[in-house]
Amino acid sequence: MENEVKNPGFKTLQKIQSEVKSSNTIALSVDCVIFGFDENKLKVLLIRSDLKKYQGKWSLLGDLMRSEEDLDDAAYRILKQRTGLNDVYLEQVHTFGKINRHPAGRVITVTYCSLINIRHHKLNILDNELHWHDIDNLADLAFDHQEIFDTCYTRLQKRVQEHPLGFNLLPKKFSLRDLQNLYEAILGFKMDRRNFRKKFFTMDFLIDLKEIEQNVPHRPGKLYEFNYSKYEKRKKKWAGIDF
Amino acid sequence: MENEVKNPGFKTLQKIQSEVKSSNTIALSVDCVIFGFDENKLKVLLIRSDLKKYQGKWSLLGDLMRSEEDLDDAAYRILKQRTGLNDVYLEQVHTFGKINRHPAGRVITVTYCSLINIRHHKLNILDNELHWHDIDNLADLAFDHQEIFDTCYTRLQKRVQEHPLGFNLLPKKFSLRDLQNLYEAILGFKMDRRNFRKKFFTMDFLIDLKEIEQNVPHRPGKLYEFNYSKYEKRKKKWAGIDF
DNA sequence: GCAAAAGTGTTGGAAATACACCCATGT
DNA sequence: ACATGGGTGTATTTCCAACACTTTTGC
Repeated sequence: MENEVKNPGFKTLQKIQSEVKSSNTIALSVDCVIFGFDENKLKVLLIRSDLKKYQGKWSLLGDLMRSEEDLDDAAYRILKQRTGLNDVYLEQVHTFGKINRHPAGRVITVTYCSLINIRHHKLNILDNELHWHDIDNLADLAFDHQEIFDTCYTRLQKRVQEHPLGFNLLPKKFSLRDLQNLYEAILGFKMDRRNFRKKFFTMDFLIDLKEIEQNVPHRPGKLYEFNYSKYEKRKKKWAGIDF
Repeated sequence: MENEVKNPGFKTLQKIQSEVKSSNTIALSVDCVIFGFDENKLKVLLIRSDLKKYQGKWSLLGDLMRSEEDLDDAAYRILKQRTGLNDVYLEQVHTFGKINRHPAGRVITVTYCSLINIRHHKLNILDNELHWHDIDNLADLAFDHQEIFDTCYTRLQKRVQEHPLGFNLLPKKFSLRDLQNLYEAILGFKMDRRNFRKKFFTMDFLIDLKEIEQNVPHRPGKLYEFNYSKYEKRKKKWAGIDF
């Protein structure tokens, strides 16, 4: 914004301030689509709606924004409140602003996608209304949260192919089978094991930890770590026109 | 949002409504990064800032949101006001919400990227403070509009490789040279002419209009049209993991 | 006939795919 | 020993990048 349609003269700050104030009939919220990965399934963290109208339904984790915090900080705050985690992967996805999306009035919501390792925050869930849902088993979410989820999930499917986001969902040490299971869960189809391995070995971003899995009822796989610093150094290449 | 941190009971609509109202100290605006293509250069439409603090600087086209309109509609309204055009390509890109991004107070802005054919709206520009700027010649934009522009431009560079957006910047009938010039302008480097043609002919989305350019001082090129319906029918393929 | 850009094919290398066998471990 | 999944290699195909000459038009 910052401009009115037809106005040859300059505006004073005071003028703008009064416009800003008088336009102030829209509330802003932040909603987080928090993904996790457990038992080879992709999960999303939901909370029971605290709104009577949506009694019994599940909703995304969110809150109204505070006027004195940065937008991104609001998203971090929500994550911290709910999961107790700092330093999680968090990315803004889309802003939803249909007029009637919220029954309490005009609320526009900025949505973020977050990826966390379920094992790292088990504790915070047990006693409240939070629950990890299978992503293929969502039903009847509150508000427009199904649409928001769908948007974030589609974005995740795309992003995970182009950037090494997925490792945020795995423990620091993982086997190649773990990694493939993750990709298959996110993308929704099976891949050839040999070609999958070849792909990642050719990329050369995995550090062989010289350790193997424990307590598996078959030949144990080797464990790896993702080499972020190597990845960061490599310049992105030109991908090519393709549609 | 839609939830408070710790609250076992349900909220009434009235409770939520009062929260929404009391949180109402953030204003919302929409800013549009409007791209055009002329003389083989990528351009962005800017307006002189009407804020004294930014006197002489250029800014993106935007306005405060109205509480009774959909978010997307607000973006369309701004485009319509400024260019007189309906039916333009418009896509939400990102929401910017740093605390001090606007001198008049807390204003969060949702930004949209728009692509228009410059020839179609020449009329609306002449008499006011609008101007098409070369994208490699921007200097000293108002507010955080440089950052917003950069974000939208980067997004455009990526999107144009994966989707047929670019045609929105060209006239309905265009030559392959026009198309290549457009891609080179957006992506910022030269491509091999033969491979470029091969690429688009192989995609098979161009309709040969059996017409040729007029009034060119050399052999005229054939004119084409983009076949949107054919494109829509073709299912997107799996792109592959690549980072 | 000359300048300027259109139009066209081939080839070599890289990457993706499809596919089958042996190996290490737990039971 | 056997069941389970780990680990590996090769042939085929597809896609991309590099590259040069002929054709058509305006002047």
